[in-house]
Amino acid sequence: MARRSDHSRDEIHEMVLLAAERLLETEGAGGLSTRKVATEIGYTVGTLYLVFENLDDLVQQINGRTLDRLYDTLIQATKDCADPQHCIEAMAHAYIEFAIAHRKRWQLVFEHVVTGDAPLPGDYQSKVKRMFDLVESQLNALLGVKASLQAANGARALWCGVHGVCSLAISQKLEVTGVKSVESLTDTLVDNFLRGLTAKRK
Amino acid sequence: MARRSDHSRDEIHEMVLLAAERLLETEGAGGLSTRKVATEIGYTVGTLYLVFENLDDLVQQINGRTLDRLYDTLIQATKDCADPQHCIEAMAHAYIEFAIAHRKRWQLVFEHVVTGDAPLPGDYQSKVKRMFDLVESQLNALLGVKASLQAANGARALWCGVHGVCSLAISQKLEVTGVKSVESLTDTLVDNFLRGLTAKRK
DNA sequence: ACCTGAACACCGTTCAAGT
DNA sequence: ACCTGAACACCGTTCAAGT
Repeated sequence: MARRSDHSRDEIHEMVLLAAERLLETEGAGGLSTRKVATEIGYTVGTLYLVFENLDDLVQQINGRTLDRLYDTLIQATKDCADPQHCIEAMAHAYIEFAIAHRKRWQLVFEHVVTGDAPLPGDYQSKVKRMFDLVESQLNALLGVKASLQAANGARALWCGVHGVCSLAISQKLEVTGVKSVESLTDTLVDNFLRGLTAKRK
Repeated sequence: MARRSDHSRDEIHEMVLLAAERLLETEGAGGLSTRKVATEIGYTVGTLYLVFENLDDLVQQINGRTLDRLYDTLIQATKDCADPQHCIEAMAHAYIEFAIAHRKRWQLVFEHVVTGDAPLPGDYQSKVKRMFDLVESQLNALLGVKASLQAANGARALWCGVHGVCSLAISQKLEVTGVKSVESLTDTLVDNFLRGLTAKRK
């Protein structure tokens, strides 16, 4: 059945990504394999290697898409809020909601082990940076223009914190510690941090 | 070569754990396999299943040991500090130092996917809780006895935050965002959070 | 040129059989 | 009783061979 040319290279590329994402959603990261994906799209394993470098490359591209979706979600969250403080709270909640709704996709992004030799691709890096910039611009609005350096560091520290809440909530290591709700925990972190940050300026 | 009885069950148990930890340290989580561990200790794969339920069980026990070490490190960090604020800062730095020094071990604890059917074993849960309690008692000292509920939530929120800094630092997704140093980032998070928390009480 | 499918070197897990 | 080792059902990756 060689030389089929039923699909273009780009079509196969997209078919693989869609099938892989479906597999990820249903079976989790452990169930994601080149052989299953190949079967799912009706091609042989070898074909995947014409379109992707290897499984790592495929995972990286799925993660790129996940970061795009996450970014869109955060943008949406800032649309319905008045002041910077509420915008940041809304983004934090949106971040955690997204992670819970797309648990396995989100886990794949952050569980993915970076192999020492090859750094993350450039567009992947910019996708991460873009997210931090979103928080930074809100902090800038909150603190005023003169404190831009503080906003830059603050945005990173705060967003790392939100990520930590999210990370422990998803890994189910939080329930044990008697947390009432992830939402209130997030608010505790964000509100106290912001109060501390604004108090500093006086 | 059957029926050797060179080692007791407990001895084999410990040999497996040590060999697995060595493999983890050198090759990372990906290089950890039952077959390699078996070869390393001079037994066949089947023998591992006399002592461990499966690979997941083995990983869980390694993680339990890692949490023990982490706890000891945090306890040590509180020995050389005067007031609660400095104790918390010291613990946060110790947490991150530990994660960087034992990168692969630490990653295995938090990347390990919890399979939905079986919850974490009880002693594993208590190991996690113990850590949060350590932070909580410092916050209690800082806030006074009347604010114990605030301390409980605050400890969880703050430690999730520290965990987030650690998590993103280890996964090398932070360097991209222009953070000067992980230490100063941690201080930014902890100091602003604590300032916000104490300001609230006035 | 496009795709196959067999091969290679790995996995986790089980369990009849050997001593 | 203790341990083996072969078997089963999986992996990722490569590449000569077929159309």
